[in-house]
Amino acid sequence: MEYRFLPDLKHLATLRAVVERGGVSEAARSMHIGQPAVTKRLRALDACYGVSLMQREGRRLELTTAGTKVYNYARLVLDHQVSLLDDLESLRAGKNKLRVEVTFAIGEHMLPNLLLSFAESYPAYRIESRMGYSRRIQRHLATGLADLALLEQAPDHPEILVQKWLDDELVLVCGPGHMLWGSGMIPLSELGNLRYVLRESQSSMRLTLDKALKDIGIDQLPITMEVGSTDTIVEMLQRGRHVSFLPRFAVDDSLISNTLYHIKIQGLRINRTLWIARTRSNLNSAIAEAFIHLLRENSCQTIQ
Amino acid sequence: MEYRFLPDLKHLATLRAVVERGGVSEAARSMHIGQPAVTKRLRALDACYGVSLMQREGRRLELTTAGTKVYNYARLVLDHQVSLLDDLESLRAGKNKLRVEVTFAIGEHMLPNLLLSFAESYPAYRIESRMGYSRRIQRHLATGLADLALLEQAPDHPEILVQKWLDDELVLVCGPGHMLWGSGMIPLSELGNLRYVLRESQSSMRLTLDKALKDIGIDQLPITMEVGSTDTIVEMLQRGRHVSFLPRFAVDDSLISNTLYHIKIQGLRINRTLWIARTRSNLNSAIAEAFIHLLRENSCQTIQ
DNA sequence: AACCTATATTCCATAATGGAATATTATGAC
DNA sequence: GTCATAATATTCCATTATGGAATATAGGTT
Repeated sequence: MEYRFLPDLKHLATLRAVVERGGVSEAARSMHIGQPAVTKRLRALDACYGVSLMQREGRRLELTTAGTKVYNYARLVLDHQVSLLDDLESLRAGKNKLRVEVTFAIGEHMLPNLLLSFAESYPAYRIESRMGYSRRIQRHLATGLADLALLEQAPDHPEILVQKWLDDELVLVCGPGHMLWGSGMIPLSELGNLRYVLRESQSSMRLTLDKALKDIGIDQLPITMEVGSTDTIVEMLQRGRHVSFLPRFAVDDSLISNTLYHIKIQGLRINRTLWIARTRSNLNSAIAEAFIHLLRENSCQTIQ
Repeated sequence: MEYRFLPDLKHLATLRAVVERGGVSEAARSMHIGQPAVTKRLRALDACYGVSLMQREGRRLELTTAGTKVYNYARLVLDHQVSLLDDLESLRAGKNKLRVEVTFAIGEHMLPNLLLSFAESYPAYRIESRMGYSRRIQRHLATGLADLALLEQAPDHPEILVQKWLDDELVLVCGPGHMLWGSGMIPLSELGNLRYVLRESQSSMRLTLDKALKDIGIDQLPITMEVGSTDTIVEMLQRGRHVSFLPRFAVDDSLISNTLYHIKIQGLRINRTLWIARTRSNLNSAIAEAFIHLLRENSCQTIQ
């Protein structure tokens, strides 16, 4: 438990101010201290780390390579201090919240149970949830408007980090009134002869489906309707004569209760993964960790 | 640029010591200061954050909820301080290294070019690379024996964070002496009639292949040989009469130079994603960020 | 060279810190 | 309940650290 020469946070804050304000005098002014104090703090940091952190370039000071590393550390420490104060304030005010964004299908079928479980286990925390299309959710994550997301596709954005949550599958289903109810495995060639109700083309589900179909040479299914809710599609199937590809998690209840039938296709199986996504700023959030813990614990119950 | 009441790092270190040593007197002893100084530092932290961080439970002190948050912050700050000192020491000693572990196929076909590019762009940095099976690599990441990994499957480990790197595909290929050289699309039923040389069953590639085949009802291909190197398999195909499933990135050169032929299969296309993986401790590593930046920049050149 | 801008250093008053000594609180044994 | 022990809290004072007015040094422009 020995830390050699711990820096003073005021000194790190001063380094940051000099860098970001552009000079010693400007930093002094903005921090309401004198210029000599600024210089001394910088020199004290140099001594603390045993290396020069800034060097004179003309009249101005510029970061050395070592100085850049210490500056990055300073930012980390000071930004987290601000976050910590926010956290403590939320705790004091009795609110500790997490802004969660999920795709529509996840929002309809899985989020309610998750939120109920979470509220039971962590009554002090609060979740603000929202549904949206994947691309928009990614943007919100990257711009700090959301803290954590549940996605049906792995985001490809340098600022978003993901963990695998669940395996899932897109399955072809129909209702009791359809001629394929109770049928055996159908050939791929039969796919073009069915009437489809599908989610909108910009939904994650459709993106995955369209790609899987294209991979096996099918460019376009005969789509009767595009509907924005998997629940609505399920009801339409149960009453009509259409088929649809839907996420397994969205139809499991109906399959179990025999209100929908899973039509198996020879030569086609569309698997995918569901993801937990967030940005670096939420890696130290206790409430995010608690929610993720619950997500992982509830994996079996949610999909059985 | 206002930070209200910045804590003293010595005070945070003291809080950590009290928590981890189990008491005020033990912390004092391990830090080589007196007990009153420990108490005072804790009281100073309380004042700094305006909330009680520890409370007396019997003879002992225990963290409050607010105290837990500050303790987590203390760990973050102090651990990063230690990392920073290591970083600065490496910089001083002229070494700044990154331990990278990759799967065998990636190691054979992509790593050399990546390492060369990296060495050119960042001569001050050094990469220590190693090849292994996915599971072992994950273990090394999680235990701190590796800093960053390139994987053919998304790891499912709570401590490992991933970013998507590249899309890839497993393709069926043969050499000039095979009867299927130059053929059109073959049906799935033909797959059982070929003689295969494949990677070992524990390789990521095989795991992906075996799963994809199982999904379409094929439990077992007639495998003549299992070989531990994709380069070796490529050479055997070019001289013999076997076929193999191989990653696209491993056979692209041979396809372009017409020394291998891509046999297309009706109803089967095996896509997958390649991943960059690391743990939290490497999220602030400049060299890791530099390497990832290069990985992302080299995406097109590597797979064309 | 003269002048202006920007950082560095010196000297001194003030503020902050650590510890010896003492006080307070909590627990366990009898 | 009493007493002894363990653990933390507080007081007083000597020592150390910090900030700023004043001054010195360095760099750039005219």
